[in-house]
Amino acid sequence: MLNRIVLIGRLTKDPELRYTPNGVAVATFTLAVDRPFTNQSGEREADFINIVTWRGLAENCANYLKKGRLAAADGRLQIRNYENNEGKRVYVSEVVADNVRFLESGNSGQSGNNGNNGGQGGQRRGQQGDQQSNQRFNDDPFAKDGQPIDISDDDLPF
Amino acid sequence: MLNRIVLIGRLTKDPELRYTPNGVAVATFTLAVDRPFTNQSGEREADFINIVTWRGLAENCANYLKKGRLAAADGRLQIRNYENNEGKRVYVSEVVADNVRFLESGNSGQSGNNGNNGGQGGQRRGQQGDQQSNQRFNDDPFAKDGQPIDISDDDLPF
Amino acid sequence: MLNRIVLIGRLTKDPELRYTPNGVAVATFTLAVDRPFTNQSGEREADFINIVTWRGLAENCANYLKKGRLAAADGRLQIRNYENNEGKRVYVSEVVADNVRFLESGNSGQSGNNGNNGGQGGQRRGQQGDQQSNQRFNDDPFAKDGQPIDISDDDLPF
Amino acid sequence: MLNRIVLIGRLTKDPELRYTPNGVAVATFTLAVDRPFTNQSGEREADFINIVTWRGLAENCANYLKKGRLAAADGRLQIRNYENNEGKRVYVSEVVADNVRFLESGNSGQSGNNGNNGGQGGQRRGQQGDQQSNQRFNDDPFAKDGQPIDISDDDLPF
DNA sequence: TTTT
DNA sequence: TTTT
Repeated sequence: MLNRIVLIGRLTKDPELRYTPNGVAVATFTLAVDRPFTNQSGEREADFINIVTWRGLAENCANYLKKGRLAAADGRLQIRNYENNEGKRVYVSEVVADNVRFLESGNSGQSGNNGNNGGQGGQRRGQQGDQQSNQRFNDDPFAKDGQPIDISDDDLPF
Repeated sequence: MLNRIVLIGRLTKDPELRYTPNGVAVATFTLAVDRPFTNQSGEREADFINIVTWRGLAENCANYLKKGRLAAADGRLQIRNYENNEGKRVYVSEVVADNVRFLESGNSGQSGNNGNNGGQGGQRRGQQGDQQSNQRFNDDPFAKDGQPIDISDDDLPF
Repeated sequence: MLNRIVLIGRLTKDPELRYTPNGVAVATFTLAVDRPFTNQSGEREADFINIVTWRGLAENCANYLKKGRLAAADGRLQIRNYENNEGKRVYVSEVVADNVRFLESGNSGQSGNNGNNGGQGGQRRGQQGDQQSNQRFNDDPFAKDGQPIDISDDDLPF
Repeated sequence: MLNRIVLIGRLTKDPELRYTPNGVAVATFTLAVDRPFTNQSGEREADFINIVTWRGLAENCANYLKKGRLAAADGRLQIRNYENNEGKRVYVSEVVADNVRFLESGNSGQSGNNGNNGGQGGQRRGQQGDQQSNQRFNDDPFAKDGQPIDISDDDLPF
C-alpha cells in the first residue's frame, strides 16, 4: 500500500537505454550504495541496486549519467519474477525511480546546470529505427541475453 | 551512501524467529505491498518484499505480527548474493528494518496497546536451549533448507 | 533537489475541504505523529504535522478520513512564509502529500474497501456554488481567519 | 508513529555548532531544497529547511559543511512550539537528522575522502570552556537572540 | 511459495 | 488549537 525508497550511490557502469516495441524509452543502471557499517574484516561493502527509469527521465539519465557518477534515486521497490531457461523461478528486484538527481556535474563544461534532471517530461520516441531501436526488452531488463519480450507498453505504470 | 525505504503492506505468513549461534534474535517475514496501479488485465498486483529485523525488535515482531496483519517497515534495502548448490550466484534482496509499526491491533483484546512496537531495545537471548534455539542461520534467512551458516554475530550492523 | 517524507499518525480533527477560485479541491488536516522516545517526565510527545492534498485525493481524504483515524502520508515538506497583520514574517510548514493511505477502515460497514485511497485521479469540481464553495484560500490554508487570497490555481504544482 | 524524511539541498550558511550545558554538541544549519516545479512567473523556488544534528555527527557537520555545499539529510520532522516575548505561540519546524551525507568534497584537497560523514560516533565534549562553550541553547536553536535555556540534556532523544 |  |  505504500512503497517509497531513496538511494544515493555511484553508477557501476554507463546506463543502458532501450525502447519498448511502442517506442517508450527505458533506462537501466545500477547504483553501488555503501553500507553504513564495515564488515568483520573492516571493509565497507556496498549494495548494488538496479534502477529503472522511463520516458523522458530515462533519456535524461542516458544523456547525463556515466559510470562512477554520484546520483540519487527516489522511487518504489519492485520484485519481479520469471521462469528462467532451466524452468526455475528467478526473482529480480529493482527500484522504479520517478525522480533521479545528478549529484555531479560531469567535470567537462556544463556550467549553469544545477545537477538536476529536467523533471518528468514524458516524451515518447517515434519509430525512427535509429541505432538504439534494436535494444528491446526481455524478461529481465538487466540481463544481456535476449529472452522473448513479455513487457508490453500496457504494463507501463504511468 | 544513503539507503532508506518505507513500506506498508500485509504479512504473507507468520514471522519466523531464529537465533544466531551467539543468541541474537532475528525475525524474517514477507510483506505483500500492493502496487499503485493495475496491470493490463485490470488486476492489482503486489510486490512481495522480504523483511529482516534483529534483537528486541525481532522478538516483538514474532510476538505481535501474524499472517495477514498490516504493518509498516522502515529500514534499508540490502542485496546479498551467495553461490547455490549448483555453483550459481543467487541474489537475495531484503529490507533490514530498524523500525516496524503494527498497524492492526489484533482484534482479540490487547487494549491499551498503541499498535506500536516497543522501540529498539536490544535484548540478547541467552543460550538456554529452548524450543527455538535449533533455528539457526544458513546462507539465506528466507530459505527453508539448511545451508552451512555464513552469517556470524560479527556481521551484525548494530 | 530532493524532498521526500513519509508519516504515519492520527488525525487531530476531521479534514477541511476547500476549493480554489478555479474550483480545484484542497483538503487540509493535521497528523499527530508520536515521537520515538519519551521525554524526561516519561511521557510520549507527538509532532502535529499539517498535511495538504489536492484534487481527487483531497476529496477522498475529506470523504474517508475522520478525527482519530490512523493514516499514512507520503509527500514533500514545504515551508511557506507570509507577512501577518502585524507585519511580521510567519513561517508555515506543511507536507504536500501526493499519496495518503487510510489505515483504518472506519468500523461502520464499508467492507470491500481496502483502506486505500483511489489513486491520484485529478477531478476538478465545477463552480456549482454548493455549500462548500464558500470555503476559499487565504494566506495560510491552516488558518481560520480569512486573509486575502494569495494562492491562485497558477501555483498548483501538478 | 512513523516519521521519516530525506532531503538533498545546499547550505544557506555555514553550520552553527553549540553545546548543551552538559557538553553535548549540536549543529544547526538550513538546507535550500529546490521545489520540483516552477511558479507562475517561471522561477524555481526553494524550501528552506532547518536541520539539527547531535553529538559526533554535529561535530562532523560543523567541520565538513560550508555555505553553498550540497548535502543530504535523513531524519525525522519535528514541530516544536514555544511562547515568544510577546506571549504568542510560535511554531518551529526542523529536521532532526541522524544521517548527513556530504555530497561535495570541498575542492581543496581532501582526496581519498568519499564524501561520507564518519557515521554516528557519539563523542561528548568535556567542559573545557573553550571558545565555543559560550554557545548555549535558547528556546529556538535557530534564533540568534538568547532566550533562557529550556532544552536540557534530558531532552536528548538518543 | 504469497497478503486483504 | 491537537490524536490513540
